[in-house]
Amino acid sequence: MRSKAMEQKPTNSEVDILSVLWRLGPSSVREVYEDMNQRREIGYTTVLKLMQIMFEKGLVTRNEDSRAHIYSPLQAQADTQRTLIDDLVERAFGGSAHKLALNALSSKKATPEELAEIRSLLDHLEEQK
Amino acid sequence: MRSKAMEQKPTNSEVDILSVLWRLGPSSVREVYEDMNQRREIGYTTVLKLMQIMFEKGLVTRNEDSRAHIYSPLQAQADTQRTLIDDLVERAFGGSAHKLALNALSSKKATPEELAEIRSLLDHLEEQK
DNA sequence: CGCATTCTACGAATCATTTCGTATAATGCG
DNA sequence: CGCATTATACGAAATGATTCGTAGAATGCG
Repeated sequence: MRSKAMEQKPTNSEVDILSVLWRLGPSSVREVYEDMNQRREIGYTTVLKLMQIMFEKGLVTRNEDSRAHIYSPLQAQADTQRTLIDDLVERAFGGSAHKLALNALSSKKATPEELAEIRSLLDHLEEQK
Repeated sequence: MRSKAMEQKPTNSEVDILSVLWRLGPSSVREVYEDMNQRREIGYTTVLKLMQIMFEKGLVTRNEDSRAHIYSPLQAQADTQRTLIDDLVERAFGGSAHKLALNALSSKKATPEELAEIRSLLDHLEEQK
Protein backbone atom coordinates (compact mmCIF):
# COMPACT_ATOMS: atom_id res chain seq x y z
CA MET A 1 0.00 0.00 0.00
CA ARG A 2 1.56 3.23 -1.08
CA SER A 3 0.61 6.63 0.13
CA LYS A 4 1.53 8.34 -3.08
CA ALA A 5 0.25 7.65 -6.53
CA MET A 6 2.43 5.18 -8.37
CA GLU A 7 5.17 6.99 -10.13
CA GLN A 8 5.55 6.04 -13.72
CA LYS A 9 8.97 5.28 -14.99
CA PRO A 10 10.15 7.82 -17.55
CA THR A 11 11.50 6.59 -20.86
CA ASN A 12 15.16 6.98 -21.72
CA SER A 13 14.69 10.20 -23.62
CA GLU A 14 12.54 11.54 -20.86
CA VAL A 15 15.24 10.83 -18.33
CA ASP A 16 17.71 12.62 -20.56
CA ILE A 17 15.51 15.68 -20.48
CA LEU A 18 14.90 15.48 -16.76
CA SER A 19 18.63 15.31 -16.29
CA VAL A 20 19.07 18.57 -18.10
CA LEU A 21 16.34 20.18 -16.05
CA TRP A 22 17.97 18.94 -12.87
CA ARG A 23 21.25 20.43 -13.92
CA LEU A 24 20.03 23.72 -15.37
CA GLY A 25 16.94 24.30 -13.32
CA PRO A 26 13.66 25.41 -14.92
CA SER A 27 14.35 25.90 -18.60
CA SER A 28 12.82 26.65 -21.95
CA VAL A 29 12.73 24.10 -24.72
CA ARG A 30 15.54 25.95 -26.44
CA GLU A 31 17.77 25.79 -23.44
CA VAL A 32 17.21 22.10 -23.04
CA TYR A 33 17.74 21.65 -26.75
CA GLU A 34 21.03 23.56 -26.76
CA ASP A 35 22.34 21.46 -23.94
CA MET A 36 21.19 18.14 -25.27
CA ASN A 37 22.33 18.82 -28.77
CA GLN A 38 25.90 19.10 -27.58
CA ARG A 39 25.84 15.54 -26.40
CA ARG A 40 24.00 13.97 -29.27
CA GLU A 41 22.43 15.16 -32.45
CA ILE A 42 18.79 15.88 -31.98
CA GLY A 43 16.32 18.26 -33.59
CA TYR A 44 14.66 21.17 -31.86
CA THR A 45 11.14 20.02 -32.53
CA THR A 46 12.05 16.59 -31.29
CA VAL A 47 12.92 18.02 -27.93
CA LEU A 48 9.85 20.19 -28.01
CA LYS A 49 7.62 17.24 -28.73
CA LEU A 50 9.19 15.16 -25.99
CA MET A 51 8.68 17.90 -23.48
CA GLN A 52 5.09 18.39 -24.57
CA ILE A 53 4.47 14.71 -24.06
CA MET A 54 6.09 14.85 -20.66
CA PHE A 55 3.82 17.72 -19.81
CA GLU A 56 0.78 15.70 -20.81
CA LYS A 57 2.00 12.78 -18.76
CA GLY A 58 2.54 14.94 -15.76
CA LEU A 59 6.29 14.46 -15.61
CA VAL A 60 6.88 18.20 -15.83
CA THR A 61 4.97 21.42 -15.34
CA ARG A 62 5.43 24.54 -17.33
CA ASN A 63 5.01 28.22 -16.83
CA GLU A 64 3.33 29.79 -19.83
CA ASP A 65 3.64 33.41 -18.82
CA SER A 66 6.26 34.17 -21.41
CA ARG A 67 6.07 33.06 -24.98
CA ALA A 68 8.75 30.45 -24.46
CA HIS A 69 7.32 28.15 -21.83
CA ILE A 70 9.52 27.34 -18.89
CA TYR A 71 9.53 23.69 -17.88
CA SER A 72 10.25 22.19 -14.49
CA PRO A 73 10.25 18.62 -13.22
CA LEU A 74 7.15 17.78 -11.27
CA GLN A 75 8.79 15.09 -9.19
CA ALA A 76 11.76 15.52 -6.95
CA GLN A 77 14.97 14.37 -8.56
CA ALA A 78 15.56 11.84 -5.80
CA ASP A 79 12.11 10.33 -6.32
CA THR A 80 12.65 9.82 -10.00
CA GLN A 81 16.06 8.37 -9.35
CA ARG A 82 14.56 6.04 -6.83
CA THR A 83 12.01 4.86 -9.34
CA LEU A 84 14.75 4.09 -11.82
CA ILE A 85 16.87 2.32 -9.26
CA ASP A 86 13.97 0.24 -8.03
CA ASP A 87 13.24 -0.83 -11.54
CA LEU A 88 16.82 -1.85 -12.19
CA VAL A 89 17.15 -3.59 -8.83
CA GLU A 90 14.02 -5.53 -9.52
CA ARG A 91 14.92 -6.46 -13.05
CA ALA A 92 18.61 -7.16 -12.84
CA PHE A 93 19.61 -7.59 -9.22
CA GLY A 94 16.97 -9.98 -7.99
CA GLY A 95 15.48 -7.28 -5.79
CA SER A 96 18.65 -6.72 -3.83
CA ALA A 97 19.51 -3.04 -3.68
CA HIS A 98 22.69 -3.66 -1.77
CA LYS A 99 24.03 -5.80 -4.57
CA LEU A 100 23.47 -2.97 -6.94
CA ALA A 101 25.26 -0.65 -4.54
CA LEU A 102 28.16 -3.03 -4.23
CA ASN A 103 28.51 -3.29 -7.96
CA ALA A 104 28.22 0.44 -8.44
CA LEU A 105 30.91 1.13 -5.87
CA SER A 106 33.43 -1.44 -6.92
CA SER A 107 35.86 -0.53 -9.63
CA LYS A 108 34.53 2.96 -9.97
CA LYS A 109 36.95 5.62 -8.96
CA ALA A 110 35.35 7.34 -6.03
CA THR A 111 37.08 10.07 -4.12
CA PRO A 112 37.91 9.57 -0.44
CA GLU A 113 35.26 12.15 0.32
CA GLU A 114 32.66 10.13 -1.49
CA LEU A 115 33.67 6.98 0.30
CA ALA A 116 33.45 8.84 3.58
CA GLU A 117 30.00 9.97 2.64
CA ILE A 118 28.92 6.42 2.14
CA ARG A 119 30.45 5.35 5.42
CA SER A 120 28.53 8.05 7.09
CA LEU A 121 25.34 6.78 5.56
CA LEU A 122 26.11 3.26 6.71
CA ASP A 123 26.64 4.51 10.24
CA HIS A 124 23.32 6.19 10.04
CA LEU A 125 21.56 3.12 8.76
CA GLU A 126 22.96 0.93 11.49
CA GLU A 127 21.96 3.30 14.21
CA GLN A 128 18.38 3.00 13.17
CA LYS A 129 18.24 -0.68 13.86
CA MET B 1 39.85 2.99 -25.24
CA ARG B 2 38.40 -0.31 -24.18
CA SER B 3 40.13 -3.61 -24.41
CA LYS B 4 36.94 -5.53 -24.93
CA ALA B 5 34.39 -5.05 -27.63
CA MET B 6 31.71 -2.61 -26.57
CA GLU B 7 29.02 -4.41 -24.74
CA GLN B 8 25.59 -3.64 -25.97
CA LYS B 9 22.92 -2.86 -23.48
CA PRO B 10 20.20 -5.51 -23.42
CA THR B 11 16.59 -4.40 -23.67
CA ASN B 12 14.22 -4.78 -20.77
CA SER B 13 12.85 -8.10 -21.93
CA GLU B 14 16.33 -9.34 -22.59
CA VAL B 15 17.39 -8.47 -19.09
CA ASP B 16 14.36 -10.34 -17.81
CA ILE B 17 15.52 -13.41 -19.63
CA LEU B 18 19.12 -13.05 -18.55
CA SER B 19 17.89 -12.81 -14.99
CA VAL B 20 16.21 -16.15 -15.31
CA LEU B 21 19.32 -17.69 -16.80
CA TRP B 22 21.41 -16.29 -13.97
CA ARG B 23 19.06 -17.80 -11.46
CA LEU B 24 18.43 -21.17 -13.10
CA GLY B 25 21.67 -21.65 -14.94
CA PRO B 26 21.73 -22.89 -18.56
CA SER B 27 18.15 -23.54 -19.58
CA SER B 28 15.87 -24.45 -22.41
CA VAL B 29 13.32 -22.05 -23.78
CA ARG B 30 10.62 -23.96 -22.00
CA GLU B 31 12.31 -23.65 -18.66
CA VAL B 32 12.75 -19.95 -19.09
CA TYR B 33 9.19 -19.68 -20.26
CA GLU B 34 7.81 -21.58 -17.27
CA ASP B 35 9.65 -19.33 -14.90
CA MET B 36 8.82 -16.08 -16.61
CA ASN B 37 5.22 -16.95 -17.12
CA GLN B 38 4.72 -17.15 -13.39
CA ARG B 39 5.65 -13.51 -13.02
CA ARG B 40 3.84 -12.10 -16.00
CA GLU B 41 1.70 -13.47 -18.77
CA ILE B 42 3.79 -14.18 -21.81
CA GLY B 43 3.55 -16.65 -24.67
CA TYR B 44 5.95 -19.49 -25.30
CA THR B 45 6.89 -18.38 -28.80
CA THR B 46 7.44 -14.87 -27.53
CA VAL B 47 10.12 -16.14 -25.20
CA LEU B 48 11.51 -18.32 -27.93
CA LYS B 49 11.72 -15.41 -30.33
CA LEU B 50 13.38 -13.20 -27.77
CA MET B 51 15.98 -15.82 -27.03
CA GLN B 52 16.61 -16.37 -30.72
CA ILE B 53 17.20 -12.67 -31.14
CA MET B 54 19.52 -12.65 -28.18
CA PHE B 55 21.42 -15.48 -29.78
CA GLU B 56 21.79 -13.53 -33.00
CA LYS B 57 22.95 -10.49 -31.08
CA GLY B 58 25.49 -12.52 -29.20
CA LEU B 59 23.95 -12.03 -25.80
CA VAL B 60 23.63 -15.76 -25.25
CA THR B 61 25.06 -18.96 -26.65
CA ARG B 62 23.21 -22.18 -27.03
CA ASN B 63 23.99 -25.82 -27.09
CA GLU B 64 22.13 -27.54 -29.90
CA ASP B 65 23.05 -31.10 -29.08
CA SER B 66 19.61 -31.98 -27.87
CA ARG B 67 16.48 -31.02 -29.68
CA ALA B 68 15.62 -28.41 -27.10
CA HIS B 69 18.51 -25.99 -27.25
CA ILE B 70 20.11 -25.02 -23.99
CA TYR B 71 20.86 -21.33 -23.64
CA SER B 72 23.53 -19.67 -21.53
CA PRO B 73 24.50 -16.04 -21.07
CA LEU B 74 27.60 -15.13 -23.02
CA GLN B 75 28.63 -12.36 -20.70
CA ALA B 76 29.32 -12.67 -17.02
CA GLN B 77 26.41 -11.55 -14.90
CA ALA B 78 28.53 -8.87 -13.26
CA ASP B 79 29.54 -7.46 -16.63
CA THR B 80 25.99 -7.13 -17.80
CA GLN B 81 25.01 -5.57 -14.52
CA ARG B 82 27.87 -3.17 -14.85
CA THR B 83 26.70 -2.17 -18.29
CA LEU B 84 23.24 -1.45 -16.94
CA ILE B 85 24.56 0.50 -14.00
CA ASP B 86 26.87 2.55 -16.17
CA ASP B 87 24.00 3.43 -18.41
CA LEU B 88 21.83 4.52 -15.52
CA VAL B 89 24.66 6.41 -13.83
CA GLU B 90 25.36 8.23 -17.04
CA ARG B 91 21.79 9.00 -17.81
CA ALA B 92 20.32 9.83 -14.44
CA PHE B 93 23.14 10.42 -11.99
CA GLY B 94 25.35 12.78 -13.90
CA GLY B 95 28.04 10.15 -14.17
CA SER B 96 28.44 9.77 -10.45
CA ALA B 97 28.28 6.12 -9.46
CA HIS B 98 28.61 6.89 -5.79
CA LYS B 99 25.45 8.97 -5.90
CA LEU B 100 23.63 6.02 -7.30
CA ALA B 101 25.08 3.84 -4.57
CA LEU B 102 24.02 6.30 -1.91
CA ASN B 103 20.53 6.42 -3.25
CA ALA B 104 20.31 2.66 -3.55
CA LEU B 105 21.46 2.16 0.00
CA SER B 106 19.35 4.74 1.73
CA SER B 107 15.89 3.79 2.80
CA LYS B 108 16.23 0.26 1.61
CA LYS B 109 16.14 -2.31 4.33
CA ALA B 110 19.51 -3.95 4.21
CA THR B 111 20.56 -6.56 6.71
CA PRO B 112 23.50 -5.89 9.03
CA GLU B 113 25.42 -8.49 7.09
CA GLU B 114 24.88 -6.62 3.88
CA LEU B 115 25.96 -3.37 5.44
CA ALA B 116 29.06 -5.07 6.74
CA GLU B 117 29.77 -6.34 3.29
CA ILE B 118 29.69 -2.85 1.94
CA ARG B 119 31.93 -1.58 4.71
CA SER B 120 34.35 -4.27 3.84
CA LEU B 121 34.33 -3.16 0.23
CA LEU B 122 34.93 0.41 1.29
CA ASP B 123 37.92 -0.66 3.35
CA HIS B 124 39.24 -2.43 0.37
CA LEU B 125 38.78 0.53 -1.91
CA GLU B 126 40.54 2.86 0.47
CA GLU B 127 43.49 0.58 0.85
CA GLN B 128 44.12 0.72 -2.81
CA LYS B 129 44.66 4.45 -2.81
C1' DC C 1 3.83 -47.12 -38.04
C1' DG C 2 0.82 -43.09 -37.10
C1' DC C 3 -0.66 -39.55 -34.18
C1' DA C 4 -0.10 -36.22 -30.42
C1' DT C 5 3.24 -33.42 -28.51
C1' DT C 6 7.04 -30.33 -28.41
C1' DC C 7 10.57 -28.06 -30.82
C1' DT C 8 12.61 -24.40 -33.86
C1' DA C 9 12.20 -20.95 -37.42
C1' DC C 10 10.26 -17.11 -39.27
C1' DG C 11 7.14 -13.52 -40.88
C1' DA C 12 4.49 -10.12 -39.56
C1' DA C 13 1.20 -7.53 -36.50
C1' DT C 14 1.15 -4.55 -32.65
C1' DC C 15 2.68 -1.28 -29.54
C1' DA C 16 5.91 2.15 -27.64
C1' DT C 17 9.24 5.53 -28.46
C1' DT C 18 11.59 8.80 -31.03
C1' DT C 19 11.98 11.73 -34.75
C1' DC C 20 10.83 15.45 -37.59
C1' DG C 21 8.09 18.23 -41.19
C1' DT C 22 4.75 21.63 -41.64
C1' DA C 23 1.45 25.07 -40.22
C1' DT C 24 0.69 28.92 -37.74
C1' DA C 25 1.08 32.41 -34.05
C1' DA C 26 3.96 35.77 -31.40
C1' DT C 27 7.90 38.84 -31.18
C1' DG C 28 11.24 42.22 -32.26
C1' DC C 29 13.57 45.25 -35.13
C1' DG C 30 14.80 48.28 -39.10
C1' DC D 1 4.26 48.24 -40.90
C1' DG D 2 6.58 44.14 -42.92
C1' DC D 3 9.88 40.67 -42.60
C1' DA D 4 13.02 37.51 -40.27
C1' DT D 5 13.21 34.94 -36.30
C1' DT D 6 11.60 31.95 -32.83
C1' DA D 7 7.72 29.87 -30.52
C1' DT D 8 4.05 26.17 -30.01
C1' DA D 9 1.04 22.57 -31.76
C1' DC D 10 0.20 18.63 -34.16
C1' DG D 11 0.20 14.80 -37.37
C1' DA D 12 2.50 11.23 -38.84
C1' DA D 13 6.70 8.76 -40.47
C1' DA D 14 10.53 6.05 -38.79
C1' DT D 15 12.51 3.13 -35.61
C1' DG D 16 12.75 -0.15 -31.94
C1' DA D 17 10.82 -3.66 -28.96
C1' DT D 18 7.51 -7.07 -28.04
C1' DT D 19 4.16 -10.29 -29.21
C1' DC D 20 2.31 -14.11 -31.40
C1' DG D 21 0.47 -17.12 -35.31
C1' DT D 22 1.64 -20.60 -38.38
C1' DA D 23 4.49 -24.01 -40.65
C1' DG D 24 7.14 -27.77 -40.52
C1' DA D 25 10.69 -30.90 -38.37
C1' DA D 26 11.88 -34.09 -34.50
C1' DT D 27 10.40 -37.11 -30.82
C1' DG D 28 7.99 -40.43 -28.18
C1' DC D 29 4.55 -43.56 -27.27
C1' DG D 30 0.63 -46.85 -27.91
